[in-house]
Amino acid sequence: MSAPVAAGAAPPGALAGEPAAGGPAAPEDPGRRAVGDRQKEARRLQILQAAKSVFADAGFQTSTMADVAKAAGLSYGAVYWYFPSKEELFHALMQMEEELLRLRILEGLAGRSLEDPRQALSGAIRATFEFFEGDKAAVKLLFRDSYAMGGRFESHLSGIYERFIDDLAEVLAAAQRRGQVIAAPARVAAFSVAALVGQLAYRRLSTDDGLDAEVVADFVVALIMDGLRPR
Amino acid sequence: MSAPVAAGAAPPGALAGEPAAGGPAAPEDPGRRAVGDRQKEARRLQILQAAKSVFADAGFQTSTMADVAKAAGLSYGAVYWYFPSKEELFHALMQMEEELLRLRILEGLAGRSLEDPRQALSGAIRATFEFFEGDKAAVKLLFRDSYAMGGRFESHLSGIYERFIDDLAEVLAAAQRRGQVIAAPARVAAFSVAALVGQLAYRRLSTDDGLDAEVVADFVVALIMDGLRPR
DNA sequence: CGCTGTTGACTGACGCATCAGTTTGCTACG
DNA sequence: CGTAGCAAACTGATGCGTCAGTCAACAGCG
Repeated sequence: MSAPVAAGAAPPGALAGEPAAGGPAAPEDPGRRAVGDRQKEARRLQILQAAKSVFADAGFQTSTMADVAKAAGLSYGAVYWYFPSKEELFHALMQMEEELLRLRILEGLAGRSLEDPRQALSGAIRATFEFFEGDKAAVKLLFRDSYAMGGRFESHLSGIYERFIDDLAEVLAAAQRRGQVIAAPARVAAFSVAALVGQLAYRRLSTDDGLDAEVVADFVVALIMDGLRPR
Repeated sequence: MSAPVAAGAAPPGALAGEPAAGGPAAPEDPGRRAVGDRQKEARRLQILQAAKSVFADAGFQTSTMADVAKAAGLSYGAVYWYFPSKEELFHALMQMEEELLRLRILEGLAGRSLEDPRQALSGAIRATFEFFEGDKAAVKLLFRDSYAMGGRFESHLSGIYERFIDDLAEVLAAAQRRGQVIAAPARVAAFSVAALVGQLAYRRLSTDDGLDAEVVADFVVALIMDGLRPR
């Protein structure tokens, strides 16, 4: 009756576990019917991409499922085969963005010493700016739509924030114990960093500071660590 | 719920007491007919207050004009007597908030030396936090709904921001000339302050840091001026 | 290797609720 | 009694979700 959505079971191993066997040809065929887990996953992604573009363009409330379907090159009903509702679609989209961002930040931290708060901050902040730089739609989704849907969807934004803040707060607290950072509420300080990064990224969508992502990231690190008053 | 909803729910009796001796008494009478410029202005405010509460509660898109009318204790059509459209209503509401906030900031700066960046910052930031502390609905309107309406209404948010930033940037630039503040893009720095204040105010709606407005304001000033690294 | 039955991805029109805005009617004030 | 202030029914448009079909991709069978 209802759409299958997350098809039953779906063991993690099934990701690439399918006997690739025959199909050497491209399983991706934009207009064709999706068959098999690989193609269905591809279609799911195709819809998510379309939704991302549409939602980022016009906002969640203003966009219609018809717009999403059209952008995905599918019929209206097909979208409901993969997602049970408009909200669930947005939910899934946000989850994807969350993971991508988090991955990118971890990447940016690789090889840096977490003992040095300046290095840790710099890595995380640069990675975040770079991520947003390469994906403007994500910025809009996170800082415009996610806000707008207070309550049930703010959880995404604050989910990202909170995890980011947790990590930052830990780094800062450790640095405080070592005397590298002044005594101050670590969580509030960590939130401040996250807020600065987010707001600056959002602002960069509409305002051109004439600065590239790297410079802005360095500015944030310098501001947070050294302040505006000359040393 | 389509046909005659409340057939017999005639309001006559529900309309608070009689005008109890017209005389020079208060021209404000919630249910009464507004006559004269004073009373009409009062009714306008009454609708704006209701709209503020409703919009802050559920967001602009989700709220309906019927909700606003109900909250104002008026009929649906009456709202349209005072405002030509939902958007115009929101527009007027934002304009009011803008002016109130700006007034409050000017108040906070009174008697402080603009020559001292720390004093200027402290005055403006404290005033802003206090304003938001006393008017949570304003925070939501400004930092949630205003964002969400990208384009046509972001002008309000950025209007407030830009003016605030202009002033801050000026103070900072002057301080830079005096060597009180390091060389850095003044506008970006000013925006950072505004962003921090806004985001912290918004966060305080849902998260309890256990800090009161004054402490947070001082934290922001200290962070911006001195940074996290010990001096 | 055709033929056929079955599954399930996909289509698109329709039901139904929601709401912004309009119209019409009513009543208190001057 | 004319009109300003308001009440409430009404209209039209919009958009989410549904559902009865359609048809490609496979069996399994002979």
